[in-house]
Amino acid sequence: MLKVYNSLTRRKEVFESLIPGYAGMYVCGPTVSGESHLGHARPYITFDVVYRYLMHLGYKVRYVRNITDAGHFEEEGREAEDKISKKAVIEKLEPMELVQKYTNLFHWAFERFNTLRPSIEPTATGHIVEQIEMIKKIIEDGFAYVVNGSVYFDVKKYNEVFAQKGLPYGILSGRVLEEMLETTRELDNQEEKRNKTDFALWKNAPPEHIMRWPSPWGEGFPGWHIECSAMSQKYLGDQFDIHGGGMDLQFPHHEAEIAQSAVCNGRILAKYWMHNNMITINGKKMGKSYNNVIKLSELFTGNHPMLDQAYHPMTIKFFILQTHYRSTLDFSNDALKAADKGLKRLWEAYENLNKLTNDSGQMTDKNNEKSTVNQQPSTEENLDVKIVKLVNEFEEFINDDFNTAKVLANMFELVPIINGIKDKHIAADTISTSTLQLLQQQMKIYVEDILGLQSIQQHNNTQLNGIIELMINLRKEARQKKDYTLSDRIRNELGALGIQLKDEKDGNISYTIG
RNA sequence: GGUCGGAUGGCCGAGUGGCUAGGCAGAGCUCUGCAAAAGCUCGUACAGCGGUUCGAAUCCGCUUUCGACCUCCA
Repeated sequence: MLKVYNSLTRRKEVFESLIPGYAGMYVCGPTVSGESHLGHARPYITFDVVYRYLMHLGYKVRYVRNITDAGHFEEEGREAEDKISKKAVIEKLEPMELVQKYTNLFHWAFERFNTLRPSIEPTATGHIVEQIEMIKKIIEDGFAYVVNGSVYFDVKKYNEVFAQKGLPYGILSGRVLEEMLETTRELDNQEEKRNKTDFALWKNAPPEHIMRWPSPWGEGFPGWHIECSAMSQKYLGDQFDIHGGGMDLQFPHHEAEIAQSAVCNGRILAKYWMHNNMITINGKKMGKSYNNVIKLSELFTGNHPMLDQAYHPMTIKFFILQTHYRSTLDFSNDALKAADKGLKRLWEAYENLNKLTNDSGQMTDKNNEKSTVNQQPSTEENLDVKIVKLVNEFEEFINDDFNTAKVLANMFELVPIINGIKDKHIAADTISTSTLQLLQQQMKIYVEDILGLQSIQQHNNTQLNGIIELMINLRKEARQKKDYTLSDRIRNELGALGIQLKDEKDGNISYTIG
């Protein structure tokens, strides 16, 4: 039974989809006015696991994640310019050219993370009509007003009406409107608003704005929150199951979405609200405003002053999955290096486990092997029971609000067992065939299908692999002749190239690249 | 200032009223021609001060401290 922490109720709740068998999920996607950084990796990896797990549970899932390609106006106005058009001028690019570039980079990065593409990836600019229609409806119902070609949402009026319907403004973030109205903080460019809590649905475009669309209120562009209301409504309906995004979006973005959609649909747009926590760096949130971001491409190449080395996308993904999504996660080189080593060890054990499948004769053939030789005295009477317990807990843990950290911890507890069987520290007949099958089957499901992990190595170069095999054979021959000078030279020089040879117990030699 | 959330061993991080989280690093050992890898063993941590309790890192209060949101932000 899947339980998710619902930000709306601040409790873990049993997940029950609105329509049995189907699940709708909307996740706030990237603003493609710049390159994605490490902080962005968190929500898309987190919700990728949610998506994968819902599918694993048999739901037919529609996963919608928008691309924000229209510049969101800085409502409070100090830098009152459309972000995207501003950057385009600097870089002398067409706005849509810029948008395309960063969209491509986004897709490139998240393919390397092995995240699945959403079912629909709608763009804000592709849904101007829907947004205008929604704004019209909100005006008609009396919850928005027009000033100088701009449209503002009347938060105070909304709250008066909808608080009685159980949807007060602040329902998600726990804010009390009266308190917010009392705040004496003064900001510029607010004179058009009736109250400082009001937010823009549509902004009149000054002449220098490149991105602009005609509307009933003049030429302009949509406000920051309306696209998500419009697009989620279009593709997921008046109400859907999960709305996800970073914690920093809870207020005001999600709060505004709720209000807009409530006016149009009469109810809260999503049943479960899931928010991932932030990635921090030196204890501070990684974010644009702090000027402390590390871009994903910089992480992949190691090309950043704060990085000791390059980190593989899978390492970063593993790093993220080792922490519960609602906890902050602090970036450091040491932490990423630890993740890198841990992942490699886990993956090697996983491959060892899969090999146990291939020559399963070894496992079933209990009688002809003297399994007493090398083994440790088995303090673990029922290794079988232990394995079954660890494996069965995968489901228990992922069901507990997607606790990938605990799933991985259990996998690490299985690693010594798997390696022990492979190296024959543990007799093969200590565990039953059915347990081995369960282990193999569930590991595959969780490692690959649900967590979406992949090998960190590229095995695709057959020429290189052929050459290495050749060197391995030469080394084997040298060792047989006890020509250790030559055998060590082969191993050392390959090692210097990043190809590590390991002499296995059975006389074979395995290797890892990188 | 308001609202909310943290403070866990050298580092990263789970977590629960009593039972070893896990990873990385470190120490010792086994295996090995030597390495590496692997396996075994080990560090007994929960910010501080009170309180509740037979028992609290886990519940309550206070203190210290860090952070998030209130402005674009994943």
